[in-house]
Amino acid sequence: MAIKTDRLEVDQWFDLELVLDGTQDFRWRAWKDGWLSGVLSGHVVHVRQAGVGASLEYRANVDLESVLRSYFRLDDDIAEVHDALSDIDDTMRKLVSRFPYLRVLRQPDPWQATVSYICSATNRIERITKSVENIACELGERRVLSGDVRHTFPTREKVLEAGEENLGELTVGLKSFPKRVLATAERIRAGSLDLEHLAQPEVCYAEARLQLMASPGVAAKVADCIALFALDKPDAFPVDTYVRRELERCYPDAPLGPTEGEALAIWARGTFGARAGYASQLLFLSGYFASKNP
DNA sequence: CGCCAGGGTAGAC
DNA sequence: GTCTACCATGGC
Repeated sequence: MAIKTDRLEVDQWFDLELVLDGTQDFRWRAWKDGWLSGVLSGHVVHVRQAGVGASLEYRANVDLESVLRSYFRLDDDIAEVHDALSDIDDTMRKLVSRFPYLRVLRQPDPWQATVSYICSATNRIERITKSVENIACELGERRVLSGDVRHTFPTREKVLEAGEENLGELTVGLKSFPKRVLATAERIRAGSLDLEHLAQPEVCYAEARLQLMASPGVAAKVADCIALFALDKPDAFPVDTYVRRELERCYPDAPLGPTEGEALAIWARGTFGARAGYASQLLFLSGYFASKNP
């Protein structure tokens, strides 16, 4: 099969390493010769970048240019995002100048994102990655690119067929993950949850969040991650342990309770507005790197 | 041994 | 609505 290789022009504020180190999508890993391997829209894709601001090289068995442009939001006016964030307050201004290369991914498969984030509860990134990859290897379809064997993420029908016991062998962490994933898959099958509909631009963040949170295993944090990274709701504001720590440090006014109430979501929207998702990612990176290199 | 990991749920007030 | 105990498990 012919391999399509191409180069995408990016703006000066694009850093592939940083974007994928933020690990919003758990399916990327290192390949050879500086290539990173991922699975996108049912295809294996290899990407690499010579340096910050350099064009993005990719190869795949099909043309993935439009998929990649959307995924990395290459067509966004990132300078405008930087300006808007910097205008919010001093904390945001500093974070933008520290992490100007950050992007919030636009993942094409909300179902994969939903399963991934359900399995993220009280778990480490390596284990979440392991769970997602196990599910793909066992239940997805095999795909090969240049000797790199990967698997697509399985449809919800495949996951439902697998059943609780099989899923229990594939996931790492809480024993309730399989139950939660299956219950959510069943809600989608029954039509109570329609991820494709929630991804439409006319569905607002608040509505998407409400619908998502009706699923077991999907509370505020998971719902916000799905909404932000896979349903194109840029005003979602995920609060994980790192973001919480940074909020306590930089925003004493933030209403942080033992559990994230509605008050926090309202506060975030008021403070960060349409850029809340970007703000959350900046705070996450700050806290995440602080814990990695103390 | 205690603490922590990109939280969520059930049950109590 | 808000707070608590509990859930699994390996690494430090």
